[in-house]
Formats: sequence, structure tokens, C-alpha cells
Amino acid sequence: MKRTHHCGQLRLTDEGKAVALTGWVHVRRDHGGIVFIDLRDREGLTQVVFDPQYNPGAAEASHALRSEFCVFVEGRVRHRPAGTINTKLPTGEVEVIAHKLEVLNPAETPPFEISDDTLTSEDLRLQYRYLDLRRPAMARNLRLRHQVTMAVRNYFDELGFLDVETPMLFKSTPEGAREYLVPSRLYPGKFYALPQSPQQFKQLLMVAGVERYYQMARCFRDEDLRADRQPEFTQVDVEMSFIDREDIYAVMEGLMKRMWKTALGRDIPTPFPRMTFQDAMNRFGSDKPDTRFAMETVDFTEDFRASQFKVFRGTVEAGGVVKALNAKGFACATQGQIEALTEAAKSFGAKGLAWIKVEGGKWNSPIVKFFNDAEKAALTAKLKIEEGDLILFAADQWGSACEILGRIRLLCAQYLQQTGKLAIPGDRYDFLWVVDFPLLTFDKEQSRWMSSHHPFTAPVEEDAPLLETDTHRVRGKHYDLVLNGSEIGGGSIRIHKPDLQQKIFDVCEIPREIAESRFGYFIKAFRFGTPPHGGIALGFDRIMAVLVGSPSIRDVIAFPKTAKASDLMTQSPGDVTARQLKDLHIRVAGDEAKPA
RNA sequence: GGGGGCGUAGCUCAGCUGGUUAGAGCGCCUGCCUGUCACGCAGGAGGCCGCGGGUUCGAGUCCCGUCGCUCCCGCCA
Repeated sequence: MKRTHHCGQLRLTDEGKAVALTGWVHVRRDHGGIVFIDLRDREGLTQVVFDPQYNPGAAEASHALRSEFCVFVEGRVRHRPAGTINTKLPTGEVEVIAHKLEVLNPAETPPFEISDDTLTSEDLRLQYRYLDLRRPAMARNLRLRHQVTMAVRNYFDELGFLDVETPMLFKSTPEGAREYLVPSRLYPGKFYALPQSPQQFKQLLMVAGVERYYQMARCFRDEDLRADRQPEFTQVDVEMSFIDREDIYAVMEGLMKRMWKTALGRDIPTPFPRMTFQDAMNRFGSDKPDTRFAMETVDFTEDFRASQFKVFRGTVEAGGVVKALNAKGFACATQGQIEALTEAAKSFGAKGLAWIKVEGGKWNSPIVKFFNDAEKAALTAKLKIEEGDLILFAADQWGSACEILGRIRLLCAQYLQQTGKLAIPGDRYDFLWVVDFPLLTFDKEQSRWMSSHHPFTAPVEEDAPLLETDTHRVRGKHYDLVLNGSEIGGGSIRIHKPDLQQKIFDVCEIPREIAESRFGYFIKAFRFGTPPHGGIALGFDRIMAVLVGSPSIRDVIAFPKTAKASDLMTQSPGDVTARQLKDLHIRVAGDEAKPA
């Protein structure tokens, strides 16, 4: 048995050829005498005809075919009779008239249709993932992911990067995300951790003189999941020596260009725009702004400093800010939508949500009676208020006010899209570098400074002297790559001198002995001629989800897990035997008597 | 850890303020059918209404709990 062609391959120019095809029965159209089969493999569909006049044996056997039977067919390519050409299929001008049929394996009736048209529930798809992946859309996603992976590898290879594999069995670094732990058999009570990223190894590769490293790196985080977060995921991990931020931007912009060209045939413009963290928060209320639409947030702190409206005045007196945005054309918001926005604002930490509907030439609002003419004039001017607009406010400390209004902005955009008042083209890609993040943020719970990104991020040179005096003003050489309002990558120029590193630990009040036990080997390495270096990691699954136009990264991962981190197909996580636990020196709490 | 949505035939879903024998489309099975491609026609099978408890004369429907899927908040250095 040897197939000669794929099912998406045959054309009119192949007419007369003897061919052999393998594949799955996509649909069967049995006319009693003549039988048509759409034969499917990963490359496409071909119509196979079983005609009793041409070959009675094969025709007889074909009546037994059912959906998803795996079959082998031999026959001859012929052009379809006039009037029976199917213009919807690339192979629609031809058909294969069969003289031999072999059923390689019959199939039970599948639990759901193998089709892109009917959407089956997620749990059933995951339980029978091998069938789900037969659906043309999913097969296409797998293939596109492969093609983009190849583009990434070729790109980095051309630029002289080395693909270096780093260990999966690593050491626990409890500073960051919760880790998956792996118990050690040889060292009772000790554990490895699966890497949440190869961060330290890639920096050590720079110490090792690799100079340019990349890896399609598997990473693991034991945190709660989202549509764009899986417990294990893939990063395009990059690190370079003797560079500064501009080099990273250029290399990554070239990479994105290559990925988009490969996947979509699109030429995306570079360089990408850049925005400071301050600007992003002030204008969009987010450190990953969606710049595909405007609706920017505007500061009104000074305008309401002496306002009659106590909520605003009080916030300003307490050192907070008043911000507002104009949801253009959303005065039509229903009571329910206003309530939903208010609830959302509250869930993000607001005490309430003030609003003004501009309808019939009037400002319809529970709070407008507190506003004087100057305040109204300021609002009108700065927000360009017109008939039909909806104005929304947030008053809080700067960070909170920005974030609350930023979320409200996104929700309004969603509503406006539903009502057709805002249109975002599906093929629009707004890339953006967000830069100048604060190096450290003050953690109220622990009452100490913590790294915004990670503790190896270098400060901007001119800010470094302020580390001890004006800590909050120190900017880090950190950068995030944002696409359409979602973070698809982030990285930084690293600290490469032990004394500066120690200073950061000191400012963060990390005791020397803890720093030593956790990062000692790492800091030590920096005493042996460490080159200046920096890097970035891209969320490859997220990028692929954007490229295939899917809202969830599950659609670009062959075997993903559920929102509760289980695998419905293999039923994992699962039990282990008492013997396994014993070998690993593990006893499960409250479960000692449980038989294996 | 918290909040929202969903769970009814193999699949997708309908089932009103509780009220006879729980429906539809697709799929499946049987028969007929030689140019279909959403093939057609006729007939048929198929239900622990997620699970457990409660309220009630009576529960798919109301209440409590629980499990699963999903979206979001927290979390993700």
C-alpha cells in the first residue's frame, strides 16, 4: 500500500492518472447504486466515486462505509461530468473513480461531527481531542503553528543565535509564580521545581559566552488559568550580550515581521510605536493599552480641586486624582448596562461609578447638579462632549483611578462594538512597546519595595543614584511588547554587576543570607567577567492565538488542559501507587490510610 | 479564594408563572434511490432532564448542597 497523492492535491491536469489515496470518510452520499465519498486527509478533500458499472466489487463494499472510517482507495482521476463541478472545493473539478477499496480501520460513530460548522462543547472536544484535531480548522492551527515555529527558528539562525536547551528540573525560586514541584527520590524531603521560565539559565549562558541565545522554551506556572493562560506554555525565549534596549527592539520587530509574513502574508510596519508606562496609564488606564480605538482617559484633578461635589474634592484633598473618559455615542446605554459598568468598577475596587448622559441637549446625571459652569466648561472642552455621549468618572489614588477607568474603557468599547457604534477590523494589529516601567513598586501588604518585573532588571542609568532616596522614581530598563491590548512579551536589560545587584536586594530588604541561598550561584557568576546583556520572552501561544484569530490559546495547543488544570483525555492528574509515594518519601496529608 | 454563565436524546439546543405521555434540527439504524456534494424519500430507535438532598398533592422547572465545563476578579517576580 502506497498512496500516490494527498486528498487536496488532484487537479484537472491529473486527469487519467491511476492514483491511490488514504484518508478518512468525511461524508458519504449513498444513492443506492452510485456512491460518493468525500475522502479527507490533512491536506484536503477529494470526491471518490463508486460506480457498480465501473467496478461492482468496490461499489458493493462502499455501501458499508461510514463516517470517519480510515480507508485506502485506488482509482483513476477523471474530470467531473458537465454540471457536477463543485466550485467550493479546490479539487472540485475532478473525482476519483474507484476500483479498489480497503477499509484500514472502521470507526464507531464519533461523539461529535468532525466539522468546522457545528461547535461542540469544550469538555467533549478535550475528552476526544484526537477527533477534535481532525477538524480542518484545528488541523490548520497545528500546521500554522509549525510554520511559524520554523520561521522563528530560521530567523534566529540567520542572525547567529544558538538554540540551547535548558533544564526542566530546576531549583525552586519562590519569589515569582507558584511552581510545580518535583519530589526527589535520592534526596528525601528535597524538591526540584519545573521552570516558570529559563530566566537564570539564559543569563548564565551569556556569562558562558554564548552571546546570542534563543529557545522555544516550555514553561510551567501553577497559577489559576484564563483563556490565555495554561499551566504549561511556550515562550520564545531570547537573550543577547553587548546590547542595549534598541537592539532588542530591532531584533524583535524583525521577528514579528517574519511571523506575520509567514502566517498571514502580511507586511506589518516597523518600528513599533513606543509609550511610557506613565502615558499608558494616564491615557489608557492600562500598562497594555489597546490602541485600536481612542476613547482616552483625561485628568480633571485640578478642575475639581475645589468642587462642590464632595466625592471628587475629597479624593483630591487625599492626594488622589479625578479622571474621566468620553464613551462616544453611548448615551443610549441601558439602565442595565450602566449597572453592569458600575458593578465592574466596584469589582475593580471603585466605590461607585459617576456618569453623565448627554441626551436631548441636557446633561442627564445624578451628580451634575454639583458642578459649576467652570467645571462643566472644562469637561466639555477636554472631552469634546457632544450630543449622544456618555461620560464616566473615576476618583481615587492615581494608579487605582487609572486602572478602574481603563477597565471601564474596555467594557464600553465592547458594548459599543455590540451596538455597531464602534468597529475594529478583525485584521488590525496594533503593536506597541511599553517602556520606562518603575523598577520597584511598594508592596503595602509586606510593607517593602518589590521588583516590578524581576530583581535582575537594570535601572535606567541616570535614575540609579535615586535608588535609596527617590525609590519610586527609578525607571527600569524593562519593556513589554503589547499587541491589541494584550501583553505578548516582556523583558529587560539585566544587571551584570554584583554590587548593583546587591543594592537592589538591599532596597527590597531581601536578607543577605536568603539572597545567598537562593541566588548565590547566580550572583557569583557575575564576578567572572559578565558581559552586559538583556533579553525578552514572547508568549508564543498568545501570538499564535492572534494569528489564527482565536480567543483562547487552547485552540493552538494540541493537548491543552481545562480551566481547572486537568486533562480530560488522559484523566490527569491521577492517583499514584503507595510504592511510588514511598520511593519519593511523600505522605499525603489526611490520607495516610488510603489504599493505593 | 471570590463572582457570573452553562449542564435536557450521540451532538446543538427549545421546554413560560411548578401541572397529562419532555420536543426540534442534525446525527444514528432499517428500507428505497445511478450524479450527489447540507443528496433525496419513507419508517424507526434513542432521555437517571449532571449528581445528592429538600419544599410540594405534583419538580426538567423552586430551594440547599455537590460535581463538571467556561468567562472574569484576586493571583500570574
